[in-house]
Amino acid sequence: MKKYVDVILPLPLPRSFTYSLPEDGMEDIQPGCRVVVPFGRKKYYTAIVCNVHYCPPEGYEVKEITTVLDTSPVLLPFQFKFWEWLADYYLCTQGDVYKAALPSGLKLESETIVEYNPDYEAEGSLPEKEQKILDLLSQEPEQSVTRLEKESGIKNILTVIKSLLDKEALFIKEELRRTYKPKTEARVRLVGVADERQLHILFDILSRAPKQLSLLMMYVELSGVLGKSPIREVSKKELLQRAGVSPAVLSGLVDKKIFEIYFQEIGRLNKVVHETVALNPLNEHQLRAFTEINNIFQNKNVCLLHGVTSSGKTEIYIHLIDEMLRQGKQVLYLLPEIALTMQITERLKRVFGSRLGIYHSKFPDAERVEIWQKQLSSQGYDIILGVRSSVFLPFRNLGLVIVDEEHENTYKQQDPAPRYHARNASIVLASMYGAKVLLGTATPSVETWYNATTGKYGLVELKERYKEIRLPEIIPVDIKELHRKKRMSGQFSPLLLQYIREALEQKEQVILFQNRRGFAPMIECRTCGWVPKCKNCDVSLTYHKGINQLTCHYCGYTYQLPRSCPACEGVELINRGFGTEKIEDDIKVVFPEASVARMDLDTTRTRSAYEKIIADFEQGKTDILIGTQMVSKGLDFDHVSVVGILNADTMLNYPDFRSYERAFQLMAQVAGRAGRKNKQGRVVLQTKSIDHPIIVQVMNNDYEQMVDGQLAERQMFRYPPYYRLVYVYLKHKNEATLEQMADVMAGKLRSVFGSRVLGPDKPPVGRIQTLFIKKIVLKIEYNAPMSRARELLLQVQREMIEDERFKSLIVYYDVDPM
DNA sequence: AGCACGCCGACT
DNA sequence: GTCGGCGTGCTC
Repeated sequence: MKKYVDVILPLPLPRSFTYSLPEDGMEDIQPGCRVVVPFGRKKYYTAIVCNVHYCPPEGYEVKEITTVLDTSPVLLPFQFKFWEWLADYYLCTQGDVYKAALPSGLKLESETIVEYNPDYEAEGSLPEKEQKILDLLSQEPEQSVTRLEKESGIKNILTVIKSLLDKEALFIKEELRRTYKPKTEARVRLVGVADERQLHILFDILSRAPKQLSLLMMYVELSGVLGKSPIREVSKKELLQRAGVSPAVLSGLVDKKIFEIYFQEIGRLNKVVHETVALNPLNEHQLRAFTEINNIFQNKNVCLLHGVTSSGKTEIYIHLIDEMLRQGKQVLYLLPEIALTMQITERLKRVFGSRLGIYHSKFPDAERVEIWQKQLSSQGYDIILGVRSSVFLPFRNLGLVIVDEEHENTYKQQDPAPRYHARNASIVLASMYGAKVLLGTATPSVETWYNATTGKYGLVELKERYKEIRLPEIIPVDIKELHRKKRMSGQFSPLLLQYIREALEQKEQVILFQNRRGFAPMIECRTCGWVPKCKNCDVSLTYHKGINQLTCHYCGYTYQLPRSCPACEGVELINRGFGTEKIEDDIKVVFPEASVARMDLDTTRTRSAYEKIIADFEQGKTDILIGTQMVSKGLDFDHVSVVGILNADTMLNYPDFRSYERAFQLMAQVAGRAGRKNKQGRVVLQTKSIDHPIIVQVMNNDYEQMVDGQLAERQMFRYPPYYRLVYVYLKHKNEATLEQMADVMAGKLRSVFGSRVLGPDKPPVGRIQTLFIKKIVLKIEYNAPMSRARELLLQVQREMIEDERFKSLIVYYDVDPM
C-alpha cells in the first residue's frame, strides 16, 4: 500500500503537509525523521515527519518526498510531545518551534543556483543589467542568486535572470546547501603491507634520502606498525611536526607510492579526558540544604533553592548531579546566556570531565549538531550545561533539571516565536520524563516565590554565606541633592569617587553598573533639539562612538552621522544620554592611571571577547569594570571592594509591572559582587529617590519585604502570579487601518473575555520596520482553563481574518510576557 | 516565510 | 503602450 507522511515545515504555517513516499525501500521511516520536500514552485525544505499513514489525501495532488535524510529519528517521542505543548501554550506554530529547536546544520534549505550556458552566443548587444550578470558568471560559471544579487547590486535580479533564462543564456537549478560538514583530518599510512622485511627494503631504498628516511622512521614510531598492538592512525600534521620536516618531504614519499594520504572523519567535540577531582565536601549549611532538597523531591517535582549570593549553591548542584549520575540519569543544567562563563564550565569540568557537554548559542553550529547527534545516541553526555535553547536537546533518560539564576529574564525568548520561557518549559519537559527540577537563585522571581510559598514547589533556604564572607555595606547617595548643590562630577558622586580612589590605592577592584535601559546615548542638536530617528522604526538612533555611526537598535540599520542638523542646519550636535561608553570616557579622565574595561552588548559580541574581559578582570589586569546588567550575572571575583550603582532611578522608573522586582534583583545581584574574604565590600547606591521603598529594601537586603509588597500589588492590579498575561500584538503598515482593526479586535475580545481585556494601546515602540504596532492585553485568572482561553483567542483571530477589511493584518501573541 | 500572479501608476 | 511597484493568496 502507498505510504504517506505528514510533515512539519520550518515555516510559520499552522498545519502539517502531506507527502507520498517513493515505493522503494523506505519502510523504516518513522516520526522524527527528517525528509527533504519540495514546497511551492521551486523551494526545497528539510521537514520533520510527524505522522506516517496510508490515507491518500483528497482535493489536491500529493507531491513525493525528495530525500529521506535519516534512517532513525532525530527527535525522540518526548520531544514531539514537548513541541506540541510549546506550540499550544505559547500560541505559535510547530514550524516556529522546529525552527528554534534544531541547530541550523540539521535544517538544509534549497538555494537557487544560476549556471552559465557555455554554448550561448549573444545575438546583438544585451541590456546592461543582463550583460553584468553574464560578466559575473563568466568569472565563475555557477553562482547562487543571493550572491549574484549582492555582487551585481541589481535590485530586482529575478526578472533579469528570467529574461536571460528565456534567451537560454543560462540554466538554473535548486541546490541543497549542506551547512553541516563533518570535520576531517588528513592522515598518513603506508601503501601495502608493512612487515619487518618490507620495511627494511624501504629503509634501503631511502638510504640516500635522509629526510624521507627520518620521516619514515617517525611514522614507524608513531604508528607502532612493528608492535603487537593494532596500528595507531597517524595524522599528517603530527607526523610532519614530530619529524621536523617540510610537507615537500612527505609528498616525495607519496609520489614514490610509499605513503598515501587519506581523510578520516573526526568529531569536533573535545574528547580530551580530563583528570577529574573529587567533590568538595559540603559545609553544614550546604549539607542541610542538600538533604532538604532530596526530601522535598520525594513528593514534589519542583524545588526552589533560595540562597544568598556566595552561599555556595553551585556546590550543592554538583552533589545533586553526582547523585543523579549514580542513578544512571541525565541532568540538564540551565544558565542564562550571559552567565555561561569559563568560571562555571571549568568548575563542572573538573568534577565531571568528559561526561559534561556544553550547549551555547555562541558555539559554532557544527558543534551543536554534533552534540545533538551525540545526545541521540546511547552514549550521550550525562550532563548538559546550556542556555535557554538546550531544553530542545534530545535526552534519553532525563532525571534532573537545574535552572540556575531562575529569576533571569533572558530565559524568556523575546522575538522570534516561540516566545517561550525556558524555566517554565523545562518544568513541563521534566514532568514528561518524570524528572525533578531545582530552581536556584538569591533573588527568586515573584512568581516562583509565590509557587514555593503556597506549596506548589518546595522551598529550601540557605542564608549563610560561604566562608563567612560578610554581606556588603550598602550606602545610598542622594544625587538629586548633590546635583542641586552642583557637587556631582558628571555621573559620579564625591563619595563614589573617594571610594574608587581608596580601592585603587589598595590595589582592589571596582565595578560600576549602569543599566542601559532608557539611557542609550543619543545625538541632539543644541540649537533646536532635533534628535535623529530611524526611518523604519519609531525610535531614536543610538550613537556609537567606536564606528562613528548612528544605529537603530530595532532593525539594525546604520546611518552616517550628519555634519549639521537637518532641521535647523546648526552644527553643534551634542552627545546626550549616559551609556556605558560615556562613563568609560569620563572615568578615564578622573583616573587616568587606572586600567578600565567596559562590558556591554557592544564589547561582548564574540565569545572570546567576552571571556577576555572577564579573564582580564579576574587576573587583576583591569582595575575598573564598567558594565550593564552583564556584570551582575553569577560572576565571582575575589578582589572587588567597591561597587557603584550609578543611577538606580532608570530601573525604578521603567513603566512595567515588573520594574520594581527587576530593580531589586539587579541591585541585589550587583551588590553581591562586592566583598572579599577578610573585608566587607562597599556598595555606593546613587539615586534621586532616596526614600523609595525598593531602595530601602535593597539597603537592608530584605528580599521578603520586597516580595510581599510586590505580591500585594500584583494581586490588587491583577498581574502574575494571580493572573496570566497574554499580549496580543497587531501589526499593519497603515496606521489608521491598524487603529480601526485593533478597536474591532479588542471589541470582539471583550465580548468573550469581558473586563479581562485592556487596550488597545500603543506599545513603547510604536513602529518597527515600517509596520505600526498595537498591543491588546489579556489578563486571565490563573486557575481558569488556559486551553479554553486559547481556543477563544484563536477563534477571534479567525473572525478577524475573514473580515474583508482586515486582510493583511499580522497577529501574534506573547504568552506570559516579561 | 517565499514566491507568483495580478492590479495600478509612471515612464518610453 | 510597457515596466515595475506592491497587495493577495497559496504552498501538500
